[in-house]
Amino acid sequence: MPKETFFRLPPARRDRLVDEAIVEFAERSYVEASLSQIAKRARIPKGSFYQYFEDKLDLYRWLLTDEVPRRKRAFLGEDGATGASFWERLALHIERGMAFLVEHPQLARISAAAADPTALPEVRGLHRAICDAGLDELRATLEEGIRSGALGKVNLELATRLVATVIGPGLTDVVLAELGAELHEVLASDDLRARLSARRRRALADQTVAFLRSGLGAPEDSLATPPRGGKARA
Amino acid sequence: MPKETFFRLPPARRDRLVDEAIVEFAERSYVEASLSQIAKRARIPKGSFYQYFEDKLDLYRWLLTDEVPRRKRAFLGEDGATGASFWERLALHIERGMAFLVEHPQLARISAAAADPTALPEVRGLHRAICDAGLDELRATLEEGIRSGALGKVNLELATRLVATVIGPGLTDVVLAELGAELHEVLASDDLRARLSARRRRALADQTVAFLRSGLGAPEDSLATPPRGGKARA
DNA sequence: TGGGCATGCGACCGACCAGTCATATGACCG
DNA sequence: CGGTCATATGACTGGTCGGTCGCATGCCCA
Repeated sequence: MPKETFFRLPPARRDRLVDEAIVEFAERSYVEASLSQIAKRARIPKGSFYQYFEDKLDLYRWLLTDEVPRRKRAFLGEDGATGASFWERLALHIERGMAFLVEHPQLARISAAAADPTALPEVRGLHRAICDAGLDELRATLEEGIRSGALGKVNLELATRLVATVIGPGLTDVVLAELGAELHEVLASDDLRARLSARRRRALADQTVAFLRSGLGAPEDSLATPPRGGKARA
Repeated sequence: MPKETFFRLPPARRDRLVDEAIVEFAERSYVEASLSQIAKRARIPKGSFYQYFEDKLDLYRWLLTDEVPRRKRAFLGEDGATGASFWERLALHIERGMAFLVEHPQLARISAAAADPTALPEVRGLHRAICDAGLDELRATLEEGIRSGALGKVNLELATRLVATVIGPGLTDVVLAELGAELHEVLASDDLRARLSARRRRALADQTVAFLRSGLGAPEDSLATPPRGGKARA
C-alpha cells in the first residue's frame, strides 16, 4: 500500500508517477522494470519516490491489485450479466475484453502479466492470487452454464483452464495477428488500435464462441463418431 | 553459434556448462538469467566462457534453436504421423507433449519461453521466428484436417492461434494443476513428475481433443441453435 | 631446449540497479 | 520572530551485471 503522503500529492505529480509506472510495467517484467527509469520519466527524484511507496514491490502490488483493476472496471462499466443466453453473454464478455485490449493495451498487459512465469517468490505469490481469482470466477460461470443446460457434461477443471487460456492469451494473440503488429508496437502506438472495429471484434468474438461451443470438428464427424470410446460429451 | 573451442571442450566440462545454462534459462527469462551464475555453478571462469561463446545471446540462441530442439527430437523419437485418424494423431501429439513436459520440464519451459513477452529487440526477433515456425506447422496440420474432412469450415488463422494456445500454455496449465504444483516446483523437483501416469496423460489428451473437436456445448444445444446468425460451422 | 599457440583464468571495468541518508525547503503555529 | 513538522532532493552505498584484458599454463613441433 502507498504511504499517506502519496495520496496527499498534487494530482498532476501523482498522475505522472502512476502513468509512467504503468508504461514501464506494461513493457517489462517486474524484475526488468526499473524504478530509476520510472522516476526519471515522471520527473520525480528517487528519494521522493520512497516517500510515497515502501519499495518497488509496494508500487507493483498496488498497481496490480488496486489501480489497474479500478481502471479496468471503469472501462468495462460494471456491465455485468446483460441478459440473453449463456453463449451470448460469453460473446459479449469476449468482445469487451478485446475492446479493453485495444483501447488500453498497457492496462491489459499488466493484467495479463500475472500469468507470466517469474522466479521471485513474492511476485509469484501475488501473481498466483490474481490468476486463482480469475479462474474461480470463470469456473463459477461455467458451472452456471452447466446448470442452465448450455454446456454439456465436461471435466470442469480442464474446461476452466482451457477456456481461460483461449479467452486470455489466445485472444490476445488473435487480436495482435489481426492488427498485424507485435505486442510492443501496440503498447507504443496510438493509431494501430483503430484498426480493429467494433464490428470486427464482434465477429471474432462470435467465431471464438462458436469454437468454444461446438469445436472444430465437421458437423457430421463430431456426432457420428464419438471421440475414442465415447468419453467425450457424455 | 558457439566458437570452435566450445566443441573441442572435454565433454564433462561442456556438459556442465550446457546443463547449468538450461537450468538457468528454464527458471529465468533471458534478461533475468545471469551468466555469472551459470559460470559459477558450472565451475567455469567467466573469462573462459567467452572463449566458447560470443556473448550471452549467442549461448541463448544456440540453446533455443539447436540444443533444446535436438534434445526434444531425441525424446519424441521422430515419431511423426503414426497412422490413424486426424483426431487420433492429434491426441497422440498432445499426449507426447505432456510427457515431454513432465519428463523434461526445463527443456519444455525453454521451448515455451519463445511465447513470453520481452522488451529486447534481438530476443524478440528470435522468439518470433520460433513461434511463427510452430504456427506454420500447426496451420499446415489443420489444413490437412480440413482436406481430410475431419475439420469443419473454420477461420483458419483464428483456429490455428486458438488451438496453439490450447495445446501450448493451456495444457501446461492443466498439467500443473493435475500435479498440484507450480512451474518452479516442477522445474526443481524430480519426483513430482511421476505423479502423472501415461494412462492419465492419455485421458487428459482425449478430453482435450474432445474439447477441440466438439466444444463444450450440450449436444442438443450445439446443433439445434446455431450460434448467432448461423455464422459458426457453416 | 625453446618458441609458438590454443586455452585457462580471475581481477577488473563501466553501467545500472534498489534503496538510504543528510540536508534543504517551506508551511503553519505560538 | 523561532520552532516544528511534513516533504523534497540528489549524492551516495553496496551489490550485480555483461564483458574485457593481461598473464599463466601446457601441449606440439623443431
